[in-house]
Amino acid sequence: MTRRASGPTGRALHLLQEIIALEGRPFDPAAYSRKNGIPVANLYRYLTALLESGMLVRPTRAEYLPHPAFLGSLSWCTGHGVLKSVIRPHLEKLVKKLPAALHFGIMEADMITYLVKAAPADVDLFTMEDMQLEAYCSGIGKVLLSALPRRDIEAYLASGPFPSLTPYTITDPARILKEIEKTGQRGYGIDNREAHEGLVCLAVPVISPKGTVIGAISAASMSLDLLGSERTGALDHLQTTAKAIGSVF
Amino acid sequence: MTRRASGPTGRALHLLQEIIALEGRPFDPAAYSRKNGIPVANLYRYLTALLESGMLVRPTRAEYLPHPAFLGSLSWCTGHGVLKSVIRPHLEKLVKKLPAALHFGIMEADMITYLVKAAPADVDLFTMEDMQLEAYCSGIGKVLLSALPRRDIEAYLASGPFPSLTPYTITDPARILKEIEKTGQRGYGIDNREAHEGLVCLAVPVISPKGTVIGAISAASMSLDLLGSERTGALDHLQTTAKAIGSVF
DNA sequence: ACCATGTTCCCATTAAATGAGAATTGATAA
DNA sequence: TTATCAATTCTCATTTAATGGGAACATGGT
Repeated sequence: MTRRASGPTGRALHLLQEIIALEGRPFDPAAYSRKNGIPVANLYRYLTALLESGMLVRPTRAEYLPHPAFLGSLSWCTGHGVLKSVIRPHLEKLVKKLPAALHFGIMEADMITYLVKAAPADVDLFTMEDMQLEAYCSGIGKVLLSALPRRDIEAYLASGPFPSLTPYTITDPARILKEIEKTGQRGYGIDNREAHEGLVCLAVPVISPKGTVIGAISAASMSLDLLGSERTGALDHLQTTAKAIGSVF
Repeated sequence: MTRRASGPTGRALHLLQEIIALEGRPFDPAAYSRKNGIPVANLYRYLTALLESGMLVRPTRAEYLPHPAFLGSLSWCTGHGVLKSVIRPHLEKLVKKLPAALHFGIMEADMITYLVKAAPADVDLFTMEDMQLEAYCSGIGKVLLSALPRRDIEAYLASGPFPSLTPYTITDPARILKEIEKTGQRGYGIDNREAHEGLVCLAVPVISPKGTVIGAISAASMSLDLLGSERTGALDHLQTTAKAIGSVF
C-alpha cells in the first residue's frame, strides 16, 4: 500500500500510516513488531515521537488513533483539490506544445469526472471541470475501463443501457467490450465523434511508478486531423506528459 | 500550533505539519530553514523521507503537497468519529462511579453538539448523540461560552433571541452574561431546570495541556440532589475525568 | 492481591543525522 | 541556443541519535 523509506524516520512514518490504515481498529504493537521485524522498544519510541508531535492520541493506555487536531488541519484538502493542483501545471505546460482542449479525468461510480481542463484561448469547448460524462463513449473512459479487472468491466457492461449521443455512439455492450479491449492493447483510447457531434479525442492513462492507474489525460479537437495526420505527434506529447505526471506519485 | 518532538524524526514530522498547514500555498524551503534553524541540506533530507514514504507529492520541482493517496487513506475519519472514540472510554469508565447521564459536548455555530453519551441502563433521558442544543441554557453550553473571548461572548449574546424552554430558563441577555461570568469564575457550569422540565446538570471543561478547550462533560439528573448533597462528589468525579481526557490531547 | 499484557528503562554498540560548502540540475530570460 | 539564478543534491568527517534484548515497571481485569 505505502512506500517505505529506510531509516528511523521512514519507519516512524510507516507506523503512522499503518495506524491510519487500521481505521480505528485496535493497533497491536506486538503483532506489528513481529510482522515488520521491529523491536518493541523501537516501536514505542516511534509511537512516542508521533504522540509528541501531535499526530496521534492515546485515548487509553493501549489505544492509538489519529489526533483530531491533526485531522482538522487536513480538512482543507478534502475532495479532489490536491489532485487537481498536482495535475494542472502539467496540462498547462503541455497545452503550449499541443494546442488542443486537454483534460484529466478519473472514474467515479462508472462515470468519468473531468477534474482538470487546459485549453488554448481560441478553443471553445463545452467541457468544464468537475463535469461528469459517460465512460463508454469517451477516450478517457475507454482508457480507464480498459485498466479495470475483467470482472469490473463485465459489471460495467451489464449496468447499461448505453444511450446513443451521436450517430457514431457505440451502444451495443459487445461492441463496447471490443472497443475497451482494443484500447487496452494499443495503450490509448479513441473517441471518434461518439460523445459529441464532430468531437474527436485521444486519451492515454496516467500510471504511477507502482503501477496504479491514477486517471487519464486526453486531447480533444473538432478536427478529424487529430485522429489522422496529427495522431502520432499528439500521442507522443500525451504519453510524455502522462509519464511525467505518473512519476509524481 | 503543533507540538514538536526533538530528534530527526520529530523535525521531519514538524515539517509535514508545516506543509499541511500551508493549505496549498507554496512552501519556501529557505524561509523554513531560517525560521527553524534547520540547514537546508537537512530540510531536503526530511522532504525526501516524506516523499519516499508517500506522505507528500512534488507536482513540480519547487512544490510540495500532501499526497492524494495519503489523504484518501484518511477519508474514514471525517467528522467527529475519532473525537468520539477518544472520549467514549473515559465516560464509560466514569459512569460506573457516577451513575448519571453523562455527556461530552462541543460548540459548533453557537449550538452545543452532544458527541458522546454514557448513562446507566436504568436512566432514560431524552438526549442522544449528535443532538444539538441551545448553549445559553445548558451546563455544557455555559462552560464553553465562558471559555470564549469576550468579543465572541458578546457576539453570541447579540445573536438572540433566547427562547424560554421551561419556567426557569434565563432569557435576558444581561442575566445570561452574568451566568456565563459566574460559570467562568467557579470553573463549572450549572443548569437548574433551564433546558428541560425537572432536569439539572453540572458541567466542567475539558482542557488540553496546551490550554485549548476541547469541549465539556456534564452529568445530568432528574433529581435536584445533584445540585445539593451530591454536588461536591459529582464535581470531583467530573473534574478528574475531565483532566484525564484533557491530558490525552 | 494477583496475573497477564502492555509499556518503559537501561546501556554498550551501531547506524544515522549533521552541517558547510561545493557541485549539479532545471526553469526562465535573453 | 545559451546565460543566469535559484532550487536541489552531494560529499565527508564529525556528532548525535537509534538500536535491541532483557529486566523492570505499570495497569486493567479476575
